[in-house]
Amino acid sequence: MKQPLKQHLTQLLAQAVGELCRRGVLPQGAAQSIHLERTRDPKHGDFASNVALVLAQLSGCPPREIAAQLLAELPTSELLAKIEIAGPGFLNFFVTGAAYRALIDDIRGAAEQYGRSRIGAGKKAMVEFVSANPTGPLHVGHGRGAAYGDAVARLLTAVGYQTCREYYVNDAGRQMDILAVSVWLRYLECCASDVAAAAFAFPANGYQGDYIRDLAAQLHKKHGAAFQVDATAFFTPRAENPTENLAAEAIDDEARMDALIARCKECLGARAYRTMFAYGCDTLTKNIKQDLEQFGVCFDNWFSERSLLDKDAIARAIAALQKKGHIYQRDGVKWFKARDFGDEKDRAVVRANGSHTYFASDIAYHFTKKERGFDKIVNVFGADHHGYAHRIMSACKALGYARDQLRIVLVQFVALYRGGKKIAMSTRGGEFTTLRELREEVGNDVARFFYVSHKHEQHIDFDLDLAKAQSADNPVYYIQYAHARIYSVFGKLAKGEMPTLESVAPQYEQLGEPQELELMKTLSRFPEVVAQAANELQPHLLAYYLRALAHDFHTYYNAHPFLAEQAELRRARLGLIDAVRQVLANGLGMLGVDAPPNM
RNA sequence: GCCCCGGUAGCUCAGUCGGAUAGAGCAGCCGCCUCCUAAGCGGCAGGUCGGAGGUUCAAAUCCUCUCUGGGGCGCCA
Repeated sequence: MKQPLKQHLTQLLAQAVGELCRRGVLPQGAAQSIHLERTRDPKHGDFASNVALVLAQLSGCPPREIAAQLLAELPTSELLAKIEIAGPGFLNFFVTGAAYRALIDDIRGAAEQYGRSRIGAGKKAMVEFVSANPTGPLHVGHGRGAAYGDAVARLLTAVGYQTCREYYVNDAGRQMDILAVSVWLRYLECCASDVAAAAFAFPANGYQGDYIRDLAAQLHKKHGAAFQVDATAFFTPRAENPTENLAAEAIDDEARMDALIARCKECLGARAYRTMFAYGCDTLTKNIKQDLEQFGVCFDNWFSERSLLDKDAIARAIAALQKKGHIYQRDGVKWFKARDFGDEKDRAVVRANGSHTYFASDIAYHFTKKERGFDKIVNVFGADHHGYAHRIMSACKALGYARDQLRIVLVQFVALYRGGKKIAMSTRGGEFTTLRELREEVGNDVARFFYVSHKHEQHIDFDLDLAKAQSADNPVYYIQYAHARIYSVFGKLAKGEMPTLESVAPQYEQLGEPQELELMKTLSRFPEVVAQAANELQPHLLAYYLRALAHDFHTYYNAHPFLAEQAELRRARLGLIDAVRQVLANGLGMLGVDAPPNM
């Protein structure tokens, strides 16, 4: 039985429906209504289909009558003990114990391949995630995106896709200029030019975090006074341009920041500014990379926004849109006809002064994604980017993406609580909890499992005190414990006088206890869960599944001894729990969580 | 003002393109280690699925309205 149970039964049902269609009992297209699902109540068998109820409406026949005709047409299968018509017209399928028992050796034979499939075989997928601006350390919100995106990538790999993890580095644009200026101002403080500090308060909309001071200190240590300027002259407004009054409180904060950036470039010269800019950007990018690697998240590609210019991608992307007639000019500005693709308004791509907008970079970026030949593209965005999702989607439609080629997933916020109080999160304000701190407090596995066990569209509240206090009760330990317990049993076996499992092939006929059947049933669901989680980009389904599997195992553990006196029974039980061990390991692996042999 | 996501047990959350009696963990109560790891197991209790209409054989699930919490709306990034 190499084919998953559910798939097999669905095919049988499809044959029966097809036959009734041919005979004209059912309308054409009835096959679309075939659904088979796992039952909740064992009285209803293992699988149930409501197909007769749905077809009753289409054909005008009473549902139980349709069910009876389908039953008559269903091909026999040695995997089925019986099929019943129940309630208003459900078809209930009862799977034989033998079918489940055969699964054990299938799993043990397939080993780490069990649960994987070839749904995406021969296709390339890209998951773009995190993509935080390199303007500071990653915080707990980014951690969620990282854990989620990585799990999605692992799931897509599991169902056969050749998967690429990509991080889009926003290393161009105003935010990075603000970073550069922030570093530079702190650097001036390091130069002990007390005048600078005295003459000028650090701007409120600059990056406030202590890490900026660290960066500045390193920069000073490395380059000495290379970037020093006469602070008094720098901050003194020049008569010919009063808006340059950098210290004035009268002008708007953002305007002041722009002036500050301009003056900084001017005073340092393009080359020195570039060096300093790159220093901040590169260092922070490196830190982010390191953080993610320590979290177990490794990207295949770090895609630089600036590289779009080198590749001439922006010009090419705009030209491509222009050629298709999706660009028009008004007031000297080039607009993309986003409204033609479902957005609420048209969007500017090139300003009157010739500079391109941020959106133009994004179009170009998605132009390259298409160019690179990905069949399935997943963008994982923070919920705060939801306004952008429409725009990107409309641009991709215009660029000729196939329907459903791009999936944009919005991951909701993580609200952090400590001592019952919400912790504010602001990178510029410098007040936030970093991913690193979280990892150090609760550990990678707890953090990853917590993140990934929530639906992405659910806001989550993370109480740090609670997480620490309850870390021993964390569900991830419950699952890992089941895995470790199995190792422990085999360890015991190796030390004892009983023959090891490998010496004789197990026969599973004796496995008939309720806990054993339940466990086998749960094991059989694994490939379905993986496929669904991958298709729907919902790793939390797998997290819940693993919890259920661990529970079935612990129940079994408490009910029956595995190292039974009777050799035949012992081998069978050990075979079963070996299959459980395999599935736990495979599943945890797909979530990026360790499966330790002992705890 | 418009758009997105939530509101399910005291708390944190699941709930299969509508399906049979709405589930789990934590917290609470009662039991279980001469036996493979008690980070475990069994049991009890806990619900007008935010509210009101509607669609139908069937609604936590779909539609409309409404209350409520979070987020977003630029030639910023």
